[in-house]
Amino acid sequence: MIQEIKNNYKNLFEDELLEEINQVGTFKEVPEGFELIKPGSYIKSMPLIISGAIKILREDNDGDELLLYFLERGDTCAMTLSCCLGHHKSEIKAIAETDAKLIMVPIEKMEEWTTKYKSWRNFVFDSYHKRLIEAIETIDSIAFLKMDDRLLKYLKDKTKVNQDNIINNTHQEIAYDLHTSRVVISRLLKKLEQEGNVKLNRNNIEVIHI
Amino acid sequence: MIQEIKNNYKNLFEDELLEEINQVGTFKEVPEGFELIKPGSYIKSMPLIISGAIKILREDNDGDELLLYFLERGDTCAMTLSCCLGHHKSEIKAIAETDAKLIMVPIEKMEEWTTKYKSWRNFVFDSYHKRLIEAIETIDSIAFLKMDDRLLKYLKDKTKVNQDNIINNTHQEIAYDLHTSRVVISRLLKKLEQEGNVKLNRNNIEVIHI
DNA sequence: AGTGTTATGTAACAAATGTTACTGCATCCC
DNA sequence: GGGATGCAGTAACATTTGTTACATAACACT
Repeated sequence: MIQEIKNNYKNLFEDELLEEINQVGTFKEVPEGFELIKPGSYIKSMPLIISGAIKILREDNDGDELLLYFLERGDTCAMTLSCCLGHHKSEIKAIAETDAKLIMVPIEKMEEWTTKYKSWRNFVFDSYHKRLIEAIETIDSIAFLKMDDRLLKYLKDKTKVNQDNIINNTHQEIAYDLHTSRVVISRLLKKLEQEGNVKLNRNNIEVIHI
Repeated sequence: MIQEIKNNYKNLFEDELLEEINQVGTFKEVPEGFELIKPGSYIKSMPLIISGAIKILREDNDGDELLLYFLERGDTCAMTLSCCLGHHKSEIKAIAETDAKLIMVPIEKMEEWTTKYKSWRNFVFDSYHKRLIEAIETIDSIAFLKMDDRLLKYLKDKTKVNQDNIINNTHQEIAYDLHTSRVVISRLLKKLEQEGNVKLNRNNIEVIHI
């Protein structure tokens, strides 16, 4: 495992911390679609992402969903962090967007490292900063953009985290992420196709201008 | 100043830290409507709120606004924190919602205290956590609620931070905060009045069921 | 090939929100 | 008093988004 950690985190963490992570962390490989965190559950370990992407969703009381943001290599889940440190319940849902490799670190180590390693503190602060910015960008999208631009932004974000400008999702799946209806997505996708932004096929969408 | 600090932060910070804050911090009193942070500006000190309330807004490129959340006594601005620690530009705008008293702490001390005081670290982590939760609650409102419920929630939040169920704002001001138009707010307020939730007067709105 | 299932396309309509325009009413200032 | 100004009420209409219903196309399985 140590090599995986070093490849991805050696410029972030000092050797001693890398060694500790190697000793207490457990390597985990999850397939696309795997549910990593359920809303309302307590969390016993936090993930460091080695490869792949995780999507973080918000769910309301009626079970309606909304995509908050994606996590990628070198990221960690700020909500998990704050849940661990503050001993709160999870407020979000996490699903593997692609096959992913993670290192799970037990929460007991978190506070200890916060005191012990400056690089860990900075990593944690930086994660919070990034997630706050991303949450605010999500607010920007919902508040200031119309659905067609939100959709285009969503498609572009997807091509980025999947490193593939073919998106293998149904219109219904996209509708869930954007919290709207399938018909609306079909309608707008057709418009985007006519404008030359995407090419539509069954079960997949090709994004033209990335 | 030391007394003001102690009154508001003594259960959070150890005496030694309180003493440091007293030495390096500057006391600041601002009137309602005062602009504390402009978007795009660099920040040289962070505020600890002693009394009053601050509203945090997001502004898009066209100058359109949206209320993110309020800060109250014992709070600090997480965006300021992360701007200071990460040396980024401000992503938000901060306006005094009421007359407010603050202690401004120079940013150089922030990192130092992060290493030195456990209580400061916890305060910073906790601030991030709260703000992330509030940003996500704002997302909930925009994504899952219709404008009438958003408006009612807004009015209730306002009565809470102002500790007064009379709201002294014009419909236009409310429209800016919720990023909609004055006519929409007037229409919905009238509906809320008919439903018995508010009582409308000139320049002020009385919230009935808090 | 035949059948059932799923994904997509589309029309027609409903509801929510945004826009424009105009009115009346306080308040302020002279 | 009389005019200017800012705020609120409301109608009429446009646009965006949501909903229902149905048709067609692709695919999966036998």
